[in-house]
Amino acid sequence: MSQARTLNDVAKHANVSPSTVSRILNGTASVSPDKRKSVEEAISLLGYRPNLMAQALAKGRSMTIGVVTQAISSPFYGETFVGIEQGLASSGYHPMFISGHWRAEEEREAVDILTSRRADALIILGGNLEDDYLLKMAESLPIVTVGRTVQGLEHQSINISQEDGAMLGMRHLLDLGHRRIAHISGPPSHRDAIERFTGYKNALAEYGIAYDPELVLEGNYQERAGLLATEQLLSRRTDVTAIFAANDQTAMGARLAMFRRGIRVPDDMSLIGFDDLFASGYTTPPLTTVRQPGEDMGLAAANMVFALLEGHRPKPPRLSASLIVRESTSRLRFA
Amino acid sequence: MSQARTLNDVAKHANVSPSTVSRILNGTASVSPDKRKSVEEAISLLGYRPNLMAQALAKGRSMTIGVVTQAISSPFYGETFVGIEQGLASSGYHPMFISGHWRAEEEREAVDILTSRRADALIILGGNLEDDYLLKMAESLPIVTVGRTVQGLEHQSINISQEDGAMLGMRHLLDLGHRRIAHISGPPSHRDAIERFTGYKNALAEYGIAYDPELVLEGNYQERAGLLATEQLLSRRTDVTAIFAANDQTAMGARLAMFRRGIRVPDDMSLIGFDDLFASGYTTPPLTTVRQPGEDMGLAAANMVFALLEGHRPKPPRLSASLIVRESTSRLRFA
DNA sequence: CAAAGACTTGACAGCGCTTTCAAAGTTTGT
DNA sequence: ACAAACTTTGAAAGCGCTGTCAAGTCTTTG
Repeated sequence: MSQARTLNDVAKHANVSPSTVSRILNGTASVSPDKRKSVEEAISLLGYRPNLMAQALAKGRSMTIGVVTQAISSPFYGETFVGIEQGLASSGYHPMFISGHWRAEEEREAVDILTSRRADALIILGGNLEDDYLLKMAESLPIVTVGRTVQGLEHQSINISQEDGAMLGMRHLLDLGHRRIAHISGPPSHRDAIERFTGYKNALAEYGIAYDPELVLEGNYQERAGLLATEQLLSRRTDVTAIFAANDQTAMGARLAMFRRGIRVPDDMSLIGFDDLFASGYTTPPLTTVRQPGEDMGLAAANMVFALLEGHRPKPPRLSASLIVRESTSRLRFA
Repeated sequence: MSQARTLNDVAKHANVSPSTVSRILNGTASVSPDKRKSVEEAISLLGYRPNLMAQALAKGRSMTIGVVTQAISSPFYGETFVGIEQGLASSGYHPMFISGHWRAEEEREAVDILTSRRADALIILGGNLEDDYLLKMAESLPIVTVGRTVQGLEHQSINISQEDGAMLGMRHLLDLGHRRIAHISGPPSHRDAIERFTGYKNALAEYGIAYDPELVLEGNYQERAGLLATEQLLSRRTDVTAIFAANDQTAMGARLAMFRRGIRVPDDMSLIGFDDLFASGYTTPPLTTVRQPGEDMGLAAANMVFALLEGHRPKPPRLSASLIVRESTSRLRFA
């Protein structure tokens, strides 16, 4: 293991003081052309790369943005990661992802790790961290939350209205003539899931349809739960003509349950999801869904972090859900 | 922004020297119970968290494992991320992911970033980095490659035979009676893709079937390319009875193309993928595929990193692809 | 009971880099 | 030609922590 070269090595090689090398590296002050040249030569000769740890210590900035996520492999957050990555690109800052698995305790641990590593700012993706905790945290560190709005931190939160999104999807179904619409919810502990559920109920009310608790089944945002819930639903009710799934993954599970029973989509039953995962455009049939602009949200989060870092007050962009009509929904046919 | 407390603050509060605090933190030496107690009190009172940057500088270990990946949102690598995360869990080490997007230049940049941050080891997931480069890198840093084997670094590479995997899938199709089997390849620049293609040809040869170049279309591991390639294929040949897609995403695209043309899967045509993404178990119909144990590979990579870090010579586990038969393939029916 | 260990503890010198501060060298103005 | 005003440069302190070294205490042992 060859030792990494240090700034001092470079200084010696170039016959200048360490300060000068540092100045050239950071452009902190002007330096005579000849010294600059010899320093640059020494740098490439030695293959010198500044030690970011040392820089972090000296400058008090680690150049890393901590990202508390829920699951590193989540298809939905994946898009947000891309946005964050892009937003941070060539800024010198780099993201560090730690997963919290939707457990407040693990998320707190993730925050601890990130603060130990002296992340310059935090981006919190969803999760179950208490508002108070985040609020306190925000006093000592720039924090941006994505997918949730923290009371008192509104201008550092980027979020879309899940309720509005759900209503968009429901109105689509309703306008298509569906009346017996089932809902497979997300985990009851997720505020998004609750909001989507609320949107479901609101839309029903808007169209003057009585809410029937038997039509809502609990899921957990995973495919398997969507499958199970749908099986249960189908064995209990035969009058349902459409399902509004809490997210695309749930919809995929529901789709499989229908496939198993020979129920055609959308001929026999309409299906709509939420999120618009990339894969949803390639299901059979392609899934109608409510799109959440995950990548844009990530990008916006990165930009807000920069604003915060520079002491500005960021202005969260107005992002919103949109309906993506594909082929899993169709007008109700009076059989 | 309240200043973070330092080890010195703790020392003063507890009326001991910084060394003592350090010793307690690291368990480096025994300390009298009363001092330990007062230090611990001071720590929790002040909410002290060690500064990992400072520790890194002093110890010369950053406790971070650099992971050069290709796309942070890739469904296949996602599973590997989970494995890495798990493998590293509670070891004090944390992964830092940087994406290279399959471009050698970007990957080299990723490596630079990671070495600047003094990552203690690197895990390279796939990619197009030259073997020489990796070999040179490996002289100064523990490196584990996943999804590719580097000449001279075999014991630090974890990989499965893509060729064998492809043959597994092909034999399945062949045993089902299929003879006109098309292949939609991955990007010709990926060695995995090439190996899978080779497996395709080998299997054909094994069954004494002439290789027909017209049956192989170029894809790029993305859904869209699978869709396009399949459309092209179907408009050109009507005798194909099965498609072996280079990966599940390609298979999804192919599936959609068939759906568009009213081709039933598997009744009219069999379809098989590669990777076994989580979502593949929920497609319509569920996809038969060749499973790559992504998570296990990630886990193994983490363990190999530990071995390397401790100066041991790691023994790469023997992992291999396996056939997952679901419902997208069926015996050829003589129409 | 003195000498030798065995523990516990604090001072201090780094780790590699940044950032005053002040000295030395240059340029400008009159 | 000389003071005033810059510009370029190096010395040195310090970021927060670790680890060596030596001093100080306390036990143990012949």
